[in-house]
Order: sequence, then structure tokens, then C-alpha cells
Amino acid sequence: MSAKSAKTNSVTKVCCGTTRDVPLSERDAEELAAVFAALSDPVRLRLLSIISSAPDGEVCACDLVTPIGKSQPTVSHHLKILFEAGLVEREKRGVWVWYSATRERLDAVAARLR
Amino acid sequence: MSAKSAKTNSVTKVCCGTTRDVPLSERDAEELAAVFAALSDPVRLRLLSIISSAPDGEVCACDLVTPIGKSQPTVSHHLKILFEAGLVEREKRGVWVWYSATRERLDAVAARLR
DNA sequence: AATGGATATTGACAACTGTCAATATCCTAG
DNA sequence: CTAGGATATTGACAGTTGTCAATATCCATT
Repeated sequence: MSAKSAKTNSVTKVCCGTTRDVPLSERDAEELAAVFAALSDPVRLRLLSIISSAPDGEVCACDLVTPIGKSQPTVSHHLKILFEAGLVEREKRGVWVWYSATRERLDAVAARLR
Repeated sequence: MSAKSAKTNSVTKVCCGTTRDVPLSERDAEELAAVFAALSDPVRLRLLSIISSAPDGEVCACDLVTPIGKSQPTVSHHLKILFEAGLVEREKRGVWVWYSATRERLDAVAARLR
């Protein structure tokens, strides 16, 4: 053990602050890790990026397969992972499914890094 | 294809803006995904969190094994992944190695989500 | 109701990842 | 220089993940 090891952390505010001053609980770490896992694939980041940059804020799933360059089941699989992580929302309209990015969720995740 | 599919994106600024208006390139997506992959494990998030919340901004590796509750090689392995992702810096002092969080890197990653 | 197209699910396989025991490397104290 | 402790590396194994072909499901149009 190093010389500093006996030090205890000073009191920090629990509410609404940055995550910098209080170590993550194991549960929080697992939840956060799950979101980052959803973000840890280049195909999913490109999907999210295409959806986020759409002029209307939403994109039909049918328009995602070609630009991604993977099979339809693979794209569907990745969209499901993004959805289950709360990073995108889906809305079915007739035969088509429209995806939009969940801004608040992305902002919340970003806030955990600061 | 949906009715909207023929639309092309409007011109957007390339420099210094958010990533919201321009879709990620494949290369950028891979680089970003690699960072998120480093963040996608609960042990690594807890390591980062312990390091970030240290009063002096740095923690000796010897003080990380016990709180994490994994073997020394496992902790060393995770620290290496954080280091190679540019999320922490290491400084060897004598027998000990001190780790500190790379603020700018974390901020840069957070910015990509907004 | 039947056809056809859009999306999701299943099953299989290769590649990757987290973990630990064993071992190696490196540094300081004696 | 030798001994001992701190950290890193290696090798092995189980569990997870990304991918696609095949198939199922769902919906609108005919």
C-alpha cells in the first residue's frame, strides 16, 4: 500500500453534481457500462449518427440498410440494441418503422463523463 | 424505401460543431467505438471513477486492487485498456505506478454525444 | 384471402473479452 | 548483489458478440 492509502475521501454532495467526486456503486457501474456497450460498435454509432443528423429527426429503418452496408437482419439487430439501451425510440407507421434519437438519454450519458 | 428517402442532407458546417449534423465516417465511428468499448465494462468504470474522485487526482495501482475485488492481474489488465484508450495516464514512481484520469479526453468523448 | 414487401427472430459460427493462476519484470532496501 | 514486494505479461478457458442465411411476422394493397 502507498503512503496515501489511509486517507478517506472528504464529504461530497450526493445530489445533482458531477460523478467526479463520488465513486460509482457497483450497480451504477453496471448500468452505465451497459449503455457504453451499446455505443461500442461502429455500426451502431453510424446508425445513431445518421438518425441524429436527419433533418426531421427521424429515419425509416428501410433507409438505414443501404448506407450501413450490412444485411437487413444485422441492421435490425443493432437497432434493437440501441432501442433497448434507451438511445433511440421507434414508431411503427404502417409497414415502416421510424427511428429517432433519444436526446435526453444521450445528454445524460454525456453528463456522466464530466 | 420510404417517401423521404430521396432527400439529401443540407449543407452543414464541418468544423467545431456538434456531431449531430454530419454523419460519422466509418473511420471516425471505429475510433469512437474503441473508446466506448473501453468504457463498457463495470470494473473499468469503477476504476475510472475511483481515480477521478481521488482528492489528489491520482491513485496508486496498489490501492485499486482491494476496492475492485478482482485479482491483481485482472485490475492491471483493465488499467492497461483504460490507458491505451487514452482515458488515464500513468506515472511510475519507484516501485509504484500512479494513475490519473485524462480530463480532456473524457470531455472530448462526452462532446461527441451532444 | 392472397400476394408482396418491410421488419424481426432464430440458429449457427467465428471472433473477441473478462477472468485467474502462474510467471516474468522491475525497483528499492538491506 | 540478493531478497522481496509491486506491477505486467502469458496462457487457458468460459462466456459474450457481430454476422449472415433462412424463416417468421406483420401490414397494405389487390
